[in-house]
Amino acid sequence: MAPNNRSNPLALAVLSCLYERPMHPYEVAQTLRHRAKHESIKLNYGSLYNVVEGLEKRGFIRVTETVREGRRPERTIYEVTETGSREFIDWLSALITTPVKEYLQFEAALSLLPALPPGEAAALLRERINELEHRLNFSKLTMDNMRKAGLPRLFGVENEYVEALMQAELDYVRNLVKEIEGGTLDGLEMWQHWFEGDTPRGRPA
Amino acid sequence: MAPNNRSNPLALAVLSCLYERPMHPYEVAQTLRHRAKHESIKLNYGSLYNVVEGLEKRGFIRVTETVREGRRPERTIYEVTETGSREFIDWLSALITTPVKEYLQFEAALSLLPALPPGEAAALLRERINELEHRLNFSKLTMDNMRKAGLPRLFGVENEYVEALMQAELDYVRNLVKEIEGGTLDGLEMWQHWFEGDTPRGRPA
DNA sequence: TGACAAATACTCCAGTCCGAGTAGTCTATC
DNA sequence: GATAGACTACTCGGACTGGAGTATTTGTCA
Repeated sequence: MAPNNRSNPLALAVLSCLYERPMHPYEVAQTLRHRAKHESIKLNYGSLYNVVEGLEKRGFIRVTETVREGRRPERTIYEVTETGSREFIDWLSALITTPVKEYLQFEAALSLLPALPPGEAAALLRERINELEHRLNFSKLTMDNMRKAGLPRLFGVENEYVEALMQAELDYVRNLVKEIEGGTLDGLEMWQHWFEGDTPRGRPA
Repeated sequence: MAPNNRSNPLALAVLSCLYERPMHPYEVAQTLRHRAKHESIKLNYGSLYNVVEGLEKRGFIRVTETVREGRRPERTIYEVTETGSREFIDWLSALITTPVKEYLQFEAALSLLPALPPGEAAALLRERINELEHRLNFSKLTMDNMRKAGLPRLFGVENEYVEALMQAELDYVRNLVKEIEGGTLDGLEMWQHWFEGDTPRGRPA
């Protein structure tokens, strides 16, 4: 019923809020939203209360008080414990020092790309290029606005990082399309042959 | 009990195998492993049989026969249906054309970076740089070996993509460290002040 | 030839995640 | 003063994941 390990980064975000001051879970969610952290860390209520329960069970946070105003639902206020503070710093440090393998959807798609005929694959990749260009532009505009609103770059490093990855993806896909359409991709002939003469199935790997 | 949507890419991989020829689930797993697809698509048995059940329930695959050799467990052989084939192509196409937002662990970590003192953050980032360099080198060596073994580049596009992302991350982190240590990162002074005079907590955002 | 690891082909289920739902309150508007 | 809409603060159940466990067979090495 509650996460026992470091699998869900939402728990890290919760710790980071309580590390500043005691809060009730809903306030944690508001805080994360206001700081736009929910764009870097998946946040939904089911997981939130789950994660809080797990942190309490492991002794990283504890209840300070439960207050009720009028006939609203109770608010349970939590604070971080000593071991919780250490866990927060240790976990965060580990995430920074050690890259973890992420299973990206596009990576999966690329690994199955040969199932489509080369021409079609190239066409679909072109669509992605378009999408990526739009999103990159939008992201850059958003960052500009944040800067103009006085938010220092320090608070946007996660977005800069994501932008860097998007740019790299864009470059890679552009080049891949060029290689498919230009005929310079090693293996392309074999790929084309599978789809000649109505034999779209049963190819080997 | 069974996935009903396109959330788990393992289902896509299963479809891709059955699209070639009928198999039993365990053989699907073997096939994916032999083709090293399990490095791009998370594969474990619990999910596999779950996903197969879900695909069957939704009419994308159907049982052709169940055979038993000796007193080994039964093997249930599946084939893809007509709608299953369409689902495979549609899903794969959608993954290629439309980027999906992925919640990366390092993205989460970066968004919480200001919780650490700047000097320490830089030191941790340096460690990451080291790790990334090693992994990139290792990946490149592996790719070279595959090339030498006669596998055309076409079957390594997913790895090329991941390498491109790793390289971009490496470049970004290198630059970030330089900006922290060189003092050119906007917001750095504020960041430093939080950690002067024993006030590691209670900063605003 | 006997023993022991590895492979075969799953099964099971505890833990985890998710998003719709709920029930009350506050604000604005006509 | 009635209705609508947004916000507060959570709950719940069902879907999904992951990894250990099971029972048989095959390889292999002394």
